[in-house]
Amino acid sequence: MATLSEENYLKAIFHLTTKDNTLVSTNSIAKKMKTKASSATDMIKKLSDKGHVDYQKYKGVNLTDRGRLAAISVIRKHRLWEVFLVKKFNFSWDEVHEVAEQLEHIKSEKLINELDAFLDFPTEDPHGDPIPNSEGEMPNTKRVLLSMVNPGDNCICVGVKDSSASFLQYLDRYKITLGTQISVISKEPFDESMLVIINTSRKSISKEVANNILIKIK
Amino acid sequence: MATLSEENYLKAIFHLTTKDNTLVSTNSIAKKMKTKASSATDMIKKLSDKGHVDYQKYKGVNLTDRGRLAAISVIRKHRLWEVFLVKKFNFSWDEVHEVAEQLEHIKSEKLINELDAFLDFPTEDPHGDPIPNSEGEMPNTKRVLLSMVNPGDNCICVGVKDSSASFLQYLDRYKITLGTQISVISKEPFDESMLVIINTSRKSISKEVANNILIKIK
DNA sequence: GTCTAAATTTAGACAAGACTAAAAAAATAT
DNA sequence: ATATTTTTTTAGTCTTGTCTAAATTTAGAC
Repeated sequence: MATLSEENYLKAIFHLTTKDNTLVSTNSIAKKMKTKASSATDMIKKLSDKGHVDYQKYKGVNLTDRGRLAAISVIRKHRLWEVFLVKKFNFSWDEVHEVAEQLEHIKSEKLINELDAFLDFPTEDPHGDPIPNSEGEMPNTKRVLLSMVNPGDNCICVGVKDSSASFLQYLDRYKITLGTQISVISKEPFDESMLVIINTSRKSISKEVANNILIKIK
Repeated sequence: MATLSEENYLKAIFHLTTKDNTLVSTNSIAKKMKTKASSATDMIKKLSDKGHVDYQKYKGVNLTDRGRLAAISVIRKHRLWEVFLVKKFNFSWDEVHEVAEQLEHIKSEKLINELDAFLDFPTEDPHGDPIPNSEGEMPNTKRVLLSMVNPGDNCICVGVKDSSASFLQYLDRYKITLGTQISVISKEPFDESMLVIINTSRKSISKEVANNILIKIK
């Protein structure tokens, strides 16, 4: 059984793992965990001893199957709790993260299965990120950035790339939330800003914003 | 802000405090926390430094107002989560405790207030223990042991004294739960067992059992 | 009242997880 | 190919919470 700290490291390593499976560096782990490289090395050794990562000195780490499973289990719990907080307890997008960081470490098979059922087996969290099922499999969703969309297309917001408080608050002010319809009218060639319709009102959206909103095209 | 371990000690001290406010001994704390007396002494010093307890060497401790507030806050969270698990997630009496022990340490004002509202501001947990309100005040309930009741009285089960798994499972088999009506027909002078009516069926209950069921007299 | 037993505290050690400073390896530049 | 910089690891220290063993205080027995 992994300690709280080990779980957080596993989660960090999972998030730092790219599709091409290159080794994750000690420094990148330290940065993500907001600790020093020496602390990361210490923990990497511990995780390696427990069979959660494959470790090559001076090269970096990769999750083992065991480690990946453990990481995904924590991520599943985190995202289910986020759905719960937003849907049942009226938490806003930018309030959920801190509490979910705590709840993700609660250990109870039954609790997480009941939670999953209580929420009708959601496949995405409030930020649009996929929720792994109880086998550890990610649902495949084909999401696209709003900035990729052509004028005339009709989209639904399904998530964000940047989930900083300032961005989420911006979205609140613009009344953009999960499920919001966004129709793209035109794209300005000069600055790549977009003219869109949100809830019947016409608005302009900068390239930076369009680059951080995930949508599905209808 | 108290650490997880400090919160558990504060809770233990609270439960060991009697109405007459005699000092709580180091040994009793160690026993409740399942640690050694020396460990308890260490923690008592820490709690004393932080102003959570008044400590007299070799005599024992008492919670300060600050410490009592902190303990009650943890107990409130524990009991609200227990109600949640039983009412919403189909946990049985004997399954809730372990999970609630973890959930009680989650830190979020908003979470606990939303939870309270979600459950319609309950005043008792599934074991019949009172739930302090957000000001830290216990609702006053005048509960009595079933063994104290006179033949002819009509009672409602409102809790248990012993909340071991084996006792709770016994109650499940006897179909005694929160709110169950129990009418006392007679009391056997020899072994203090009781003849009672539960759900229209006549049953005999031993002294030991009657000594662990909390009731209100109608 | 003194002597023994029980309870409590102190001293010193350990594991987990973090840190700083220094050493070693790898990557980069010339 | 060597010198410099960056990354990573090691060594040693710190804090939290625990432990054992020894010392001290309190309580009980006579």
